[in-house]
Amino acid sequence: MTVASAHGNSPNEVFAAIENASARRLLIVALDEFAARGFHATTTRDVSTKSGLSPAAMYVHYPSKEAMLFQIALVGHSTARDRLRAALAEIDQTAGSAQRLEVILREFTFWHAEHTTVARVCEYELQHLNAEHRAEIDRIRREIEVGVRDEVQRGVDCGEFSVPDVRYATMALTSLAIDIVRWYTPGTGVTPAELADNLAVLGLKMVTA
Amino acid sequence: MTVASAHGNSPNEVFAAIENASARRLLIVALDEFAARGFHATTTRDVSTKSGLSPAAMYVHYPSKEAMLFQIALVGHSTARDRLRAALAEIDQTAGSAQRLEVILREFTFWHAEHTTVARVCEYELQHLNAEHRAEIDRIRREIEVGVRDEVQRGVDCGEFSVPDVRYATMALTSLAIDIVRWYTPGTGVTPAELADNLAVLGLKMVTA
DNA sequence: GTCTATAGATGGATAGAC
DNA sequence: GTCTATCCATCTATAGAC
Repeated sequence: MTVASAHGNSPNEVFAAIENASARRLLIVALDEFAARGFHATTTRDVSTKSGLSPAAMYVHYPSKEAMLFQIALVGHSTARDRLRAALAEIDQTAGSAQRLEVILREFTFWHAEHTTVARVCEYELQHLNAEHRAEIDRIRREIEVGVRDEVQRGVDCGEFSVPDVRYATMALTSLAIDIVRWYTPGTGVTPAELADNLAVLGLKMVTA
Repeated sequence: MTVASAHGNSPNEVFAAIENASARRLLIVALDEFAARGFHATTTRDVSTKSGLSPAAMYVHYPSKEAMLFQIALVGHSTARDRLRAALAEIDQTAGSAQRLEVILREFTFWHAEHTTVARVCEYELQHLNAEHRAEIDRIRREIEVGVRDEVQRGVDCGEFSVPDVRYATMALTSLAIDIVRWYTPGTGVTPAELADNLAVLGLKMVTA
């Protein structure tokens, strides 16, 4: 199963678990606005009216604007983490470090391109969460980061990889995927699969002994 | 001359050309707030009072909040571009592609770490500029990107480098430096020089044949 | 060039009817 | 669960004195 065929099409898929139609529509509109304009520049009025509802309707489904951001961040991060885990679980257990890291890089890059708006909010808008919500998201982020770092370390230990410093190398590898959300616009020629192919090759070469 | 010794210390140095003390102080406070909270979450009242002035005083020096952002972005981008050019001009003209690209990577990475707040605003807050200002900044950004891409292309042409695609490789190289501003906090152990060393090595390895 | 005072607009959130 | 109406805080920017 290739990465490209494993996933459906963006936010509707990511937020499919939200059963109430209005709640889901509100969240998807909020997501688009947060990604395009930023959390603070987005008004609750805008989110509500673009969802076909009155300004007050939002508060039936979410207690505040920040709560919507948290919901987006929580689903986004959880989904990304789960997919990384699933991808690793699917590989032949005798696979070498290079093969395992390539799967991680490909999956992580593809996610950031395919789900650009979710990923953009997850990478850039976390500062607007309150302290508790921020801490909860940070826990998931650490899980992801540790997962990547462990693979790099394993590769270094067995001699497949060679880097000046495992921590900086891990940072560099994740940067390749994360920075996509700063410039990438879907539907303008570049496909997520193309990006994943290119960046996985480059990232792997960066750490290979 | 090493990169580290070539530069003084952050925003005061970058905005040294602004002679009026209040105007300079306002801009530096605005920079810190924009970098920490984002453009929209920053209030003009906050910028003024943290500069030791009344809310109205700002408008004597800048016509609007957006004008401050533009000033920061213009000085930031111009300075970064000029330093890249100066660094390249300083190298031995017989230097190979690897050596030239290493200087670019080192300089670009060091800039993003040493001047994190300026760089963060330059990378993340441009969406809040008006159309004309945005276009002016984008022109400078293209100059920088083309400069990096040309070096990668030259290295590929002469056989020193080998990449699946020059455009994606250029993106990846710049991402290494740019993504620093998302997580880097000065004074917490990691030095800009250390970062520049590590990322220049990793970036070079990524494209070397 | 700096101040106090305030205009004028907007936005997050709530009240209460249906 | 959705609406209309509105409160109240906040924010950008301006007016006018010193």
